[in-house]
Amino acid sequence: MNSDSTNGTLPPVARPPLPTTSRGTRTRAALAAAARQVFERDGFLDARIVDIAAQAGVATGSFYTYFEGKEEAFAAVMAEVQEEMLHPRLVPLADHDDPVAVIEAANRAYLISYRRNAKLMGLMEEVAQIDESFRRQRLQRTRAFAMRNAHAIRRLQQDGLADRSLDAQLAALALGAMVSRMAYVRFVQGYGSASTDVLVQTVTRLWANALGITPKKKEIRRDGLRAQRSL
Amino acid sequence: MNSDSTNGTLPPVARPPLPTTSRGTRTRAALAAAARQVFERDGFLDARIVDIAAQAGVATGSFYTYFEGKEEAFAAVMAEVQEEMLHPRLVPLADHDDPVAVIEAANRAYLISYRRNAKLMGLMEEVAQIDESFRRQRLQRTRAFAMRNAHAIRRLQQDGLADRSLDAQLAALALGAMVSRMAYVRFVQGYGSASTDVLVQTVTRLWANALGITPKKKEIRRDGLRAQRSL
Amino acid sequence: MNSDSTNGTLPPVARPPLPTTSRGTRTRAALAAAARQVFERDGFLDARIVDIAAQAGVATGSFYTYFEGKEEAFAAVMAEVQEEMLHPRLVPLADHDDPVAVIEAANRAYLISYRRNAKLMGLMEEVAQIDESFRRQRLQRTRAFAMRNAHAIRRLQQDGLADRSLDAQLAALALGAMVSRMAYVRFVQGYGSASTDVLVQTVTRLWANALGITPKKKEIRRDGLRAQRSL
Amino acid sequence: MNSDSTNGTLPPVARPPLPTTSRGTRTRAALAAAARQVFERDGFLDARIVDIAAQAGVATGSFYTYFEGKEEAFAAVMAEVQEEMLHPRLVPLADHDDPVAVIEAANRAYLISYRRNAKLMGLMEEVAQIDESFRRQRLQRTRAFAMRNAHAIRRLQQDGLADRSLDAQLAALALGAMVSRMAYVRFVQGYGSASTDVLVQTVTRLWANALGITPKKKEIRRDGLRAQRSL
DNA sequence: GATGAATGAGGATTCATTCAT
DNA sequence: CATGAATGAATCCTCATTCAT
Repeated sequence: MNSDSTNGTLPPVARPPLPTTSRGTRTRAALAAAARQVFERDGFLDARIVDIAAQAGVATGSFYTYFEGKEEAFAAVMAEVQEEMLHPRLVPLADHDDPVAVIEAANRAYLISYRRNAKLMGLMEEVAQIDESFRRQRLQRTRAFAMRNAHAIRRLQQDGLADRSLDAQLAALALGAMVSRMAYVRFVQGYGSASTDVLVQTVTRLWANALGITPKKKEIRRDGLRAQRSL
Repeated sequence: MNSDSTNGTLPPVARPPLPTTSRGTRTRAALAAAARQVFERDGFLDARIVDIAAQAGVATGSFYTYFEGKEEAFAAVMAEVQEEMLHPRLVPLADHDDPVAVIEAANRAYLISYRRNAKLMGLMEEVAQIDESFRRQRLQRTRAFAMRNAHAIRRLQQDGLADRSLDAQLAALALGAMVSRMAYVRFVQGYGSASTDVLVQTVTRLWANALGITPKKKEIRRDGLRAQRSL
Repeated sequence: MNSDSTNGTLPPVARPPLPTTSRGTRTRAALAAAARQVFERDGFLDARIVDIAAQAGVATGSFYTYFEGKEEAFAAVMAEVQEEMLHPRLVPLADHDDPVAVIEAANRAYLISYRRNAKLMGLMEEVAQIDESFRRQRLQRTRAFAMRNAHAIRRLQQDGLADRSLDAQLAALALGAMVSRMAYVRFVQGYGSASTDVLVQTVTRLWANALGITPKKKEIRRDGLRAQRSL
Repeated sequence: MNSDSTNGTLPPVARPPLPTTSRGTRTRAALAAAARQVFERDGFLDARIVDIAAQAGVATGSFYTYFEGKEEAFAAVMAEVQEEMLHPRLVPLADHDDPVAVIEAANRAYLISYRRNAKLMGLMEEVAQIDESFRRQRLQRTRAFAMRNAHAIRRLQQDGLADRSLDAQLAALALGAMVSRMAYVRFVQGYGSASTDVLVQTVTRLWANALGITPKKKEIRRDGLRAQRSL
């Protein structure tokens, strides 16, 4: 339902074949974990292979037994994160008949995941600026999200529930951008102090309003959001 | 009316004092122009001082007569861009009585400026990922924009023209993020093929809808949203 | 018994950990030896890391595997020298009962060591002028020497063998300065043509006279001045 | 009577002809004064021509109107100092019949001058390590001093007033070294806290003792020095 | 598989000195 | 004489990647 920072297919991970022995598996896992720590601590550019290896308690050379290079290690780390973001721990079961509830559930899941992996989501932005392949990857993800959401929007429009004058594709893109950017500003940049709940409610309301969603059900939800001096 | 990529005060530019002689002024200008070209061509990280100097037709050392280093040169270039974005060539004169028209004018001005300086706006993102001081600067800009828009939104709410259940600050932040991120995705990443016009119309409609702006009441309001020197 | 150019603790040497493998040990040794040669040939300021590496037959970068920088390499070289000066090859066994003989033995040992390492002793002076940490180090050495000699002088005074009107600390400092500076002038600056023997005899006589040492009393004293592992 | 840090002929100063106009004279003086300040503040290596010029309130280029380069400016500054050290303000009139009094007067004059110009005397050491020509110059000064003192010592020996077994040249060199090095250690390195008086008395007594001077006059001066825990 | 030493390309920066105005 | 901008050589250091043990 939202945007551009974690979905899509990651590029070929782990060109060096996955380890066969159990020792190998352990070492690779140690390296991946170490990489995550070092990346989170130092950022992508400043992360050094030596440090990752040291952190993993193995020799520098061993790093290359499992990864082609820094990019690939990063890809591996991001693959984990993505896994997590694609399978939210709490699948919020929304009432499928209430579009707003669906939107809210999606936004909540997204923002919670984002917050949990904020460091790495920020890193993804950093890396995308630097590395062509990650840039492409992010673009694909953006596209995938946009298309999925565009589809949903189009359906709402056909059902007469959403503003028909909107370009579904663009609207999907824009609203996705809104949510993902808010997540970035709040959780990566640390801007403001709004709680995740308030964030979810605000973006959901904006999203619903923006699409001009007119609730099927007559009960008007006008109270989810309380005015706050948030952020 | 939108977001986070060009306002705010730039960091101390040109620590080496501005040149006094006309020759100096000329050289500095040549270096600044050269820097802009090289940055746009190579990006920030890959830009080399030698190249900038060569492009300006001066010796390497001369670069340091006018700039402390790459960062400062970049800041100088961005200051120019900012100047340009603060003074849009076409000041869209909007009907002050029509909030939507005002929003549209601001969005149009912003997107047009953004498109014109797309390369550098993208660079700003790159640099912000790398350089702490630029990051801070971007954050300040975000805040400034958000506050200005929040003010306008609050006024609309008071006048009963906008959804009162929205947190004005957060809404301002989110909508600004939406527009600036769209500009980034479209003009920097080159995503999609939407024309600027369609872009403007879409984000404006989304923005207006999101706030629940009810354009009706005939009573003339002169202040709901003021045309901003928006960038 | 003399002065200020080689004792005291050298600053933290070899921050990069000492190599574990034998290849590493070999390389480090080669670099240290090369550093010594280059320093002796070019002086500290003009010594270039590339030259040291080349001389050692390794790549430039390898230098940094073992040393933080030029200063540290120099410290390592000086540590060797110091080692050598602390363990004179010919331990001059002096008659402990004859204070003058003890002084002479110490002076001889010192001057011989100094002569053997003249180049580096001179370098130490050069570096002390340039590098704060080496300056501090030299000062500590001066202090250590002065205190040791002051102690010996005080004992002679108590035994009625030396001029009691002298401030032992100052006298120790001055006489040490005399010897070390003579060594510098003769062996580093190459002033004059006096043989080491003549030098030893002269400074010893001056030293003894200066303290007003009266060599007579037959009573055996075992401790007036102990032969020092003098440097 | 002492040593190696300020006498001798300085190398050709001010190759660019001395200024003729009064404006020129003023500028040159300003530059010389500025040079002294900057040298004292930053040391020789770290002193920058730009700074000297700025301090003098003139353009960089003007520096070269009066000096060939940094070395020459330094030489000019040192020439002033030398002037001062050669013509002590208080010429201590010593009883020429009392050798010890003569020695003491000379030492006092030297140490007082040294203390007053400590910064620059230290600089002279720094520069001598760096610049061949200053090194030669210092050597000449050492030689001149040594010869003068050797002459005096020889005379005392002939008069049966000093230890005849001493090599006059070497003794002169050594004692001079002792005094000048003490001055360096105390006033440049700031070692210890001995007053100039105590210093004078100690080195004088050491000097006299070292030469085995036997007072003509029967009155024994045994009290000039009081035992102190000095330095 | 693991080790860790060796490699070496590449760019920023300083500042004494010159010379056109 | 004064000005001050222009010059450009010259060295340090990092760190991803390889490969002999």
